[in-house]
Amino acid sequence: MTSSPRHLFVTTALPYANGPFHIGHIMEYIQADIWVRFQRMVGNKVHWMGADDAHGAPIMLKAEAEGITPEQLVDRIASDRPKYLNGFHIHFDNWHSTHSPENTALTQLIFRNLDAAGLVEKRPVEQFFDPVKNMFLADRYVKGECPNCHTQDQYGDACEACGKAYEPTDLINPRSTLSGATPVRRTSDHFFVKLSDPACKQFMREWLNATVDGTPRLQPAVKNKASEWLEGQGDQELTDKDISRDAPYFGIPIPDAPGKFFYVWFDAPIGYLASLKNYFDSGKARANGESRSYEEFLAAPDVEQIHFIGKDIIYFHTLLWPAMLKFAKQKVPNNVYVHGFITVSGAKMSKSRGTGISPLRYLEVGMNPEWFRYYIAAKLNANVEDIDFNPEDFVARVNSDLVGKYVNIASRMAPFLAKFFDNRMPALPAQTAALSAAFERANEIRESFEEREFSRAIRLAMEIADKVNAEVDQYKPWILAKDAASNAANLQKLGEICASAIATFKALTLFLKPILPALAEQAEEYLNSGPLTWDLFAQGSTPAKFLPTGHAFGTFKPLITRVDPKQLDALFESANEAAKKQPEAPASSQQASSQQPPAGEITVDDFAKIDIRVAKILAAEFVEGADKLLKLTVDIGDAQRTVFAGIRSAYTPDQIVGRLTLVLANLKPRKMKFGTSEGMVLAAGPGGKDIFLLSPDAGATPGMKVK
RNA sequence: GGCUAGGUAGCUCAGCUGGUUAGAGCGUGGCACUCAUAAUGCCGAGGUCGUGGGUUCGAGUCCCACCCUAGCCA
Repeated sequence: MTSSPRHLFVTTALPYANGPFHIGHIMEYIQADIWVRFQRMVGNKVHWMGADDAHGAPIMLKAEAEGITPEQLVDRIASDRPKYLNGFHIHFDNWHSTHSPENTALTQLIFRNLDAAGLVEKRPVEQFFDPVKNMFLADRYVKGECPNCHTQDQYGDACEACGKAYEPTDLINPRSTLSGATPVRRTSDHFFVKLSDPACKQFMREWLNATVDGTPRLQPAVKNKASEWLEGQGDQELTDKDISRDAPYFGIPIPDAPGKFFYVWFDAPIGYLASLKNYFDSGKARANGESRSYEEFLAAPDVEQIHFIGKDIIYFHTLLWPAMLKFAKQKVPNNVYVHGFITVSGAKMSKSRGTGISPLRYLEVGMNPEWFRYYIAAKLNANVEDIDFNPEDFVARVNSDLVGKYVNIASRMAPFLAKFFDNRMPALPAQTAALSAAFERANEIRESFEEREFSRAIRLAMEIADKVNAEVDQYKPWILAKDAASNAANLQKLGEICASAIATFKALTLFLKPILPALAEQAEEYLNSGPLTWDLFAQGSTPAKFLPTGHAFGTFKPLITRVDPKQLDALFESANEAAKKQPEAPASSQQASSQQPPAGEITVDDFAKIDIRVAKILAAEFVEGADKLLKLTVDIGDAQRTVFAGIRSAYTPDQIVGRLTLVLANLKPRKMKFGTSEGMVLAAGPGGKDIFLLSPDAGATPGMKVK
């Protein structure tokens, strides 16, 4: 079972440093963290690297808007990271930044090597240029009329109305969203990586289809998708990748090309290596038991490079990135493991709309991070599938599995052990269904973790937990205990069930440890076992060796509490409230007050997108389980809508039924715990009792548009 | 429009290369129990496996078409 340890260089996608972590980041980290912890438990050496993705136009522009430098913005975001990571027990071995000397050196090196390999080409590109801001405009910063269906206000890459894709230069009446100016066409030289080069394509083909130790390098769905891009014909053909941007740009300068910078997507993945380099150069690698140098480590054939990513960045990690590395004479990734997105109650998460779960709020309302880790793990497998966070399911799953089944085992046995056996391990019976099951299933569970089939690992573990609880019921220890002090036979039977159950609890603790590190640590303390590892199931291990008779236990303390549904209410309400009050505000200025400075300027066209109408409130009712919401039925002229409004603290249903107010009618419907809200009632005020519904003057009728 | 993945009990999901009456957990109905953080055990109800064809002695499991969902591409 234990051969020479594997050496794993693991990464997770670098978060863009223009905002705090969202729940999707946390999910990816939890997936990787579980896998990494598991690998360590089986004796492998892991070096898990993270970093902030710091470059690019969005960060440059956001910093400018806030009146700070990009470095200051990135530093501020970075300083916020640890409380999320620590909060969810996510333990990176190093965290660095793409805006670093290491990344600059590595990026320039890789570029030079690619150039020497003949994979770089310089070509003129004509693009829109903003004459006021004095910069070239990416597609997203140009808006105008769709040349196909003539819808106004469409972005430079594709029309949201008709779906037609085009070049920004095709737009009618284009304008810069940065300055409002009419952009002009201007030509500039760009650098391209020649992905279409036959040698490059041949390499990518081989890389995609390769196996690592007999198993495919990539998940089938990922390989298919990447192959589709690679083998595309005609206008689907794989194109060379533009990797340069003109000044002003917050990025890494291209050597010998004044005014040219690397496009953020070129230097971002190199950040994995930069973080690794920093980890080695700072001595952390050595402290972690790796005595080789950075160069030696990456050159060693036994080192495996593994990237965890989301499905949105498959292209970069399965085509561009391996090709870049290969032709720049660097180590090529062994595996790229792709996961899907997380949805909340079936709705896609969206930061700007306030759906989703704020990881920070989750921690702030006092919810246990291990509940979330467990729930995520219970849903994760090796497929590229989205997983859904469903509040009711979450409560049921955590309370039933963790408290009712797993922890309950120790909780039932601890009093007997203390009272009748001097808190020591009694002798095991000749046969124990539960402990045997743990031994039989250990290997399958181990493989499930290895394959990232966490949901299967949990299913198997819970099957065993069910067996323990059933076995306890068969023995009826509470009856044996009545005369165990005087009846030697009953005392022995009582000892048998205690021994079997507590040994199986130990096995379950080991199985669940990668998912629940803190809980496992407490359980280890009770079991007085020291850190549990998979050596316990190594060849030759037997139930008797697993937990020897006579072993002394510690003091049992409750290990985990149940989820209180009220905490979930708090989680969702605070998220919604925050979003409603200040959609894009940084966490540091969350103080809601009536004296906020006006938000950023918008144009008349922007305002035209907002469909506010006079509405009549036809019905209003309290929402059970939500102490801030009222459920309203409103007439907006041509239709009736259901709207959830956070105004319960200021209004009762009978105060507002029948009155007119204003409703944002084209707000994207949002699924909430209690139903779908199809709009937003407009109100002002700081909150609490001080919420004031807006009303039109007399004469207005439902359906009238505000303009 | 092309492509990819998926549509199995109220909910969340298992069902390997086609093979006896389609499984689990949660929830639900009944019963039992009281050691345990009102935890646990037993019994039951509940599915024409997205729809319609086809291949086969036999199909959630293979083939075709269609519908729906999510996503990728242009």
